[in-house]
Amino acid sequence: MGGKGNKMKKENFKKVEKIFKSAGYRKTIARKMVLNILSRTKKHLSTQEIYQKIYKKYPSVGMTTIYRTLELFTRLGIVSKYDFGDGRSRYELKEKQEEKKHHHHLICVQCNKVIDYTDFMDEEVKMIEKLEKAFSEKYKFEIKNHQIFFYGLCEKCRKNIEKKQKG
Amino acid sequence: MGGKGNKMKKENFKKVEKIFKSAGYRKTIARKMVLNILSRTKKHLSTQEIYQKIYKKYPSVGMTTIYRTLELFTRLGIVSKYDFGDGRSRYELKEKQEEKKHHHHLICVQCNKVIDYTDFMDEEVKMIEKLEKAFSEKYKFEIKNHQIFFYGLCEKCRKNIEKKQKG
DNA sequence: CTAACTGCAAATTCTTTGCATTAGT
DNA sequence: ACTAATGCAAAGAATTTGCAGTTAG
Repeated sequence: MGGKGNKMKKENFKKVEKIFKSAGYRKTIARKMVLNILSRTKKHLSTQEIYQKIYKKYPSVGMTTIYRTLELFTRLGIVSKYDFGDGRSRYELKEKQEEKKHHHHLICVQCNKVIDYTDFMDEEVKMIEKLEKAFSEKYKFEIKNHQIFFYGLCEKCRKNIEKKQKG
Repeated sequence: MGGKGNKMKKENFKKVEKIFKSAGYRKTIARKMVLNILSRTKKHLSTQEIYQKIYKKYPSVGMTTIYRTLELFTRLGIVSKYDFGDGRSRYELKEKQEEKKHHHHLICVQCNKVIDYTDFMDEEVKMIEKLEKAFSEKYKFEIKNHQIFFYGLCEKCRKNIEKKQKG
């Protein structure tokens, strides 16, 4: 309850409430919980992970509801859906994604660990902006968002492999 | 049979044969077909798509074999496995990926169309190289490969949406 | 009240696995 | 011949759907 200093902004909670009210969506426990959980983490959570966190407090909430809630939130633009290639979707509050602005990941091809990289260099930002402009002109493509994935070996896995090769 | 000018290089076919021989893998119809199909396309093919193409010539080759072949090729570093978030894996010859060097995609969030972008700017290459170096130092992460995904709306979908909003 | 929401179980879709049979080398 | 490779059917895992019961507004 203490807050890690990265909860969702109040104004954004209000925005969500507004969307809900105007479209006739109801504020339910499951939806509030999903919102809260996503708002308290920096990670990209899978449906399972969200389910398990909710289960601790409200064991009656089912997997299906989580799926449906996340689908709704994605459709309403409240969360972003990701696929890191490990067979399950992951979700993050769009607000956080936008705060980061640049959304980059280091993905270990061995253990699937994802390092979320949020620092960025000025140069890089400018570069990306330039690219986006060039793309939208060349391909008539309206860019909303981007992600950069770096695939490789994390320290642990690299060392493991080195060990094996020597042994 | 005329060739679209982008078949796999002969030297690389030989490389594959070498890998096969030295490790005791057998050269089978399914494997040859998968290699050929991937070598003749610029696209990232799904297991289904590859299966269907093979089916025309060799209807006896089953889905399972395609999966196993692609798994083997991925393990041997002959193909790269992708996940664009549409629920199925896609594959591309690593050779092609490396030729492109920078592997970028424009993905339409509406219709899932993927535009594969191969041109690139010098500046961008330098930027990415710089980033990779910074990452590997900061996160002790050995980077093998990267992808940039731009998410947005393709021309068609953008126009559709505009139409709907007016109507 | 009453329509939105939910849980459950069944259905779908992609992918993997066990096992008897087939086929490269 | 020897064993890798395959096809089939069944198993698994993530996600979706149909439907009757529940609940927020």
